Amino acid sequence: MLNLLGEYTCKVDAKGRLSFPARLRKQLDGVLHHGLVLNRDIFEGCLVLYPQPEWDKVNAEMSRLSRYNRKHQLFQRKFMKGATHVELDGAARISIPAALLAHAGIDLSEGNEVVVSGIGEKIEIWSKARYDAQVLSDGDDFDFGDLAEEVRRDLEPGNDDKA
Amino acid sequence: MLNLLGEYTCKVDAKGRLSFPARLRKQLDGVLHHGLVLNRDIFEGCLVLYPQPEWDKVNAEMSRLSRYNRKHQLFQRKFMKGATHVELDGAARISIPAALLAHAGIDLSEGNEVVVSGIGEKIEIWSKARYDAQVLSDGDDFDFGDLAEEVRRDLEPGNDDKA
DNA sequence: CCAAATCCCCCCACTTTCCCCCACTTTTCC
DNA sequence: GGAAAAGTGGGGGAAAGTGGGGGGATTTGG
Repeated sequence: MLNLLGEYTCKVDAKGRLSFPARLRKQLDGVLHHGLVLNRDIFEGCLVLYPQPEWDKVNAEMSRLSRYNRKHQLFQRKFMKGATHVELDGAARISIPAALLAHAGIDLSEGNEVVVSGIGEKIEIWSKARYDAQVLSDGDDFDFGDLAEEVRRDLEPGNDDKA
Repeated sequence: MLNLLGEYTCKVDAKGRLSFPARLRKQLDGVLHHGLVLNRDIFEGCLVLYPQPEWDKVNAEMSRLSRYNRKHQLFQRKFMKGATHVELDGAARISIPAALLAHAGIDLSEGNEVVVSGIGEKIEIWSKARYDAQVLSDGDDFDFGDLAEEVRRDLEPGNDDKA
């Protein structure tokens, strides 16, 4: 079971290349040669990086959608849009397509600081500004206890449908 | 079952390294070689250190969360943010990433006194200033008796949800 | 169809950070 | 009181991060 950990700040250079933190690379030792898949996050303005085997699972779930259900097709189209296979170059960097950079609010003309964060079986990529604002600082109306309580209810025995 | 005990004050050196109290190390004898996981505390401005096996349990629960549920993703992100695998160096120290030091209010330029406290199956790390202010001294409106009473109700038989 | 320009990828070199090792001080236990 | 272990601090070297340049392939326009 993949258990990616760690929060790293790095820079995206003027060509849209992101050097992949060495610690994360080591955690991906066995699967990295299969490459990675970079995609937009569904809910937030950040990017998600799946090891290829993990993406295969996502893909398998997608294939359960109905070809004849409009909403299913719409969802699939929205979800897959922009998903890109990426690999590390000789200096252990991935290059991020301009459209995905835009989605994450990463502007190449500026400081371009980026947070790369291992979350279990995937990796999230945030612009530093957004990460600080949305992830690190809890908004006034945010209560982790409440959130935990809601999630716990979903996970109660007999309620373990993963969708 | 792990049952860590003890409160120790130590220093963080100028490089962000915390030497791990020998007493605690002995209590972790069997599991230490698996490493540790260091994370921000959810509720307080301190850090939490889990033995790797303990973290694995947390991770197993996380893997039951749904990729397509916004609250699940939010919960996972808020909880995992900054979690990092750490190991002891040759001198039995862990090095704490700068971002986590900041969260705990530990400033490397000063005295850097830190409280390391074993709490059952995890270890908390506080800056000494905060520990004195928040843990040792009960605020004016704080009544430990009331708190105990509330917690007791949660622990009553048939009420054994851990969240 | 050929030529020219642009984009992309790969390689190279420099800078910086981090990790490991070593040496010294302090404390604890015998 | 002495020895051994724990705690503290610093320095050097290897590896990771960063940035720029060149060459090949593809595409576009003449």
